Amino acid sequence: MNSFREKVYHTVSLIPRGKVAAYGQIASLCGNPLAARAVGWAMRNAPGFLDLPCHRVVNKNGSLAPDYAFGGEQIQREMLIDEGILFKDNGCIDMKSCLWIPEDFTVSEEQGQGLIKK
DNA sequence: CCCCTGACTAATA
DNA sequence: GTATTAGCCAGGG
Repeated sequence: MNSFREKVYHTVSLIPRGKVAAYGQIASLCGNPLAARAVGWAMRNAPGFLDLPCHRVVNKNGSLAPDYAFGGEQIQREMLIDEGILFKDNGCIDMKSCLWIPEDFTVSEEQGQGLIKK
């Protein structure tokens, strides 16, 4: 089954530790840049055995998913901090430094940071 | 086939 | 900064 959600799961599984991706970004990588909601749907219906780092998938504005997603934004925030994600004082993610860049992510890994861009 | 829901996003006020 | 509207896609009834 090569449905949209298969791609979503695969893409999400590629998110490196210390980085975060937006729903719309995942959708774009799957070929449907306007399917951000479908991505959220896929996450909600994601089988547990896939072990997807869905806590690394956040809203584009830097906010975290609703409470019912991970049992509380507080939980998700701690998980992300534990993985090296930087947060602002207001509790929002520092997208500027932690946003995953698929096209440069391999290079970024070599550099150790994700601020390198072409 | 039609209608509804949803872990989204962008634009607007 | 927040609230609201509208558009988008994939399932389920």
